[in-house]
Amino acid sequence: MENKPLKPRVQLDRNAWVSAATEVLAEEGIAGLRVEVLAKRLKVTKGSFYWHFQDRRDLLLAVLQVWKDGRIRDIVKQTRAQPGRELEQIYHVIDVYSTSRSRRGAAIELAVRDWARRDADAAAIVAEVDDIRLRCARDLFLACGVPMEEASSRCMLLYAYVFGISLMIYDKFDSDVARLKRDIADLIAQSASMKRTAAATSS
Amino acid sequence: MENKPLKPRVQLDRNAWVSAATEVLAEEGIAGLRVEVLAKRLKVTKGSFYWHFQDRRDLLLAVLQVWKDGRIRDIVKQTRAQPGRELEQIYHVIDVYSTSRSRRGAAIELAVRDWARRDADAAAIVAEVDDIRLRCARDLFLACGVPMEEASSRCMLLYAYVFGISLMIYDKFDSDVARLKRDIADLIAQSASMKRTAAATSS
DNA sequence: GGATGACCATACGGTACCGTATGCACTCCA
DNA sequence: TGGAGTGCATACGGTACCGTATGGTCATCC
Repeated sequence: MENKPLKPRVQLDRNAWVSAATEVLAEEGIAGLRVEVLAKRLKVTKGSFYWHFQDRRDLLLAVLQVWKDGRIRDIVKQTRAQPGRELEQIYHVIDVYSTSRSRRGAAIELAVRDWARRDADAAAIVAEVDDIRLRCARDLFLACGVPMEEASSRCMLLYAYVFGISLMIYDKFDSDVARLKRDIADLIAQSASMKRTAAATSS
Repeated sequence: MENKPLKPRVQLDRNAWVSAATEVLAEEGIAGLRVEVLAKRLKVTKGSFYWHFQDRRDLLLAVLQVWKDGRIRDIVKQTRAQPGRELEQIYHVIDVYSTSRSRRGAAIELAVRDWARRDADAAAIVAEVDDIRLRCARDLFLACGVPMEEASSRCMLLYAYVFGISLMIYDKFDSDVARLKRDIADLIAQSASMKRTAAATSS
C-alpha cells in the first residue's frame, strides 16, 4: 500500500517552474511572464514561487540558462554529419529550424530574441548561441568544399532566413509553399564551388 | 504682437499621440506601450489621451494604420526602378532594409511583428504589408529576366533575410561584416538566369 | 462679454502585479 | 512523539496601470 500514493503531493521544484515559464514565454512573450500568472497555471500560489526563487529575475535567468543549454546541445546534434553527407545535413538544419517543423521552438526562439533586444543578459545568451550555431553550420559548408568567406556568408544567410521566415505572413503570396521553401533551401545551400554528390542534391 | 504666441499652447492631436506611441513601441515593444507612460512622455495627463482616443486599443489600431500606410508608400518608392536598372534596385532594397541603415525602422518592424504573433489585427496588417512588399520585389526580379518561381523564392529569401538578420547577434563571428553583407546580397540577388549588365553587378 | 466647445487636470475605483511576513500541514528522523 | 525543516497558503502594503467622472481653462464666435 505504498508504491502509488493516491494523493501524489506533486511537490514542485525549480525545473517545473522553469518549464512552465518557458511555455508561457512562448505563448505570451517575456512581458506576459508574470509570477502570479505562472503560479495560477501550476495551481499553486506565489508563496511557492518565492520559496524556490529569489525573485522574478532569478526565474528569468534560469529560463535563459536552460534555453541556452538546450540550444547548444541541439545544434551540436543537428550539425554532426557523417563524412560525405554534410550537404544533406545542411538541408536538414534548414528544415529543422524552419517554422513549420517546430512551431513551439520557433515561438520560444522569437520570444527570447525579442527579449534580448531590451535585456543585456538575454542578449549575451543569444550572442553565445548565435556564435556556436554559426560556427557549426559554417563547418558543414567548409566540409562541402566551400571556401571560408562564402561559408560564412551562407551560414549567416541560413540562420537569418530561418528566423526571418518565422516572422513573415505570406499565405496569400504563393500557393505552393513547399516548393518555395525547397527552392530557398537550394539558394542557401548550393554553391558553385561545391563538390556535389547525386545523393546530396535537392529535389 | 500675435504671429508668435509666447506660450505656444501646443495642443496635441491624434497624430502627436500616434507618433509618440510609435516611438515607445520601437523602444519598449507593444507591452510597454501604456497610456499613462505615453502621457508622461508628452507631458500631459491621460485626461488628454481619453479626449483624443476611445481607449488604448483605439490608439493601437491607429498606430497600425499609420505604420501600414508608411510601409506601403515606402516600398512602392523603393522598388520603382528605371528600366534596365532593376538589379541595382534590388541591391538598394536589401541595403535599405538592412538593420544598419535604419535602426529605428527595424525596431518598429520587429515590434509590430512580435505584436502580430498574438494579435489578429496586427497580423492582418503585417500580412497586407508582406504581400505588397513581396509582389513589388518579385516584379524587380521578373524585370531582370528571372523566371516566376525563382523570383518568388528570391524575394521571399530577401525579406526573410533582412528581418532575420536584425534578430541576430553576430559581432564575434566575423570581423568583416561589410564584406559578409555584400556577399549575402549577392547570394540573394544574383541568379544564373539573369541578364546582367556591368553597372548592375555588385562591388 | 457670455455661451460654446476643444483640450486638459484631478480625482476616483478597480485590477493586476511585485515582494514580504507569517502561519500551517506534512514528512522525516532521532 | 515531538522537534525541525520543506513546501506551500494567506494576508498585506505598495506600485503601475486602465477607464470614468467631473471640473477648469483657454480660444473663438456671435
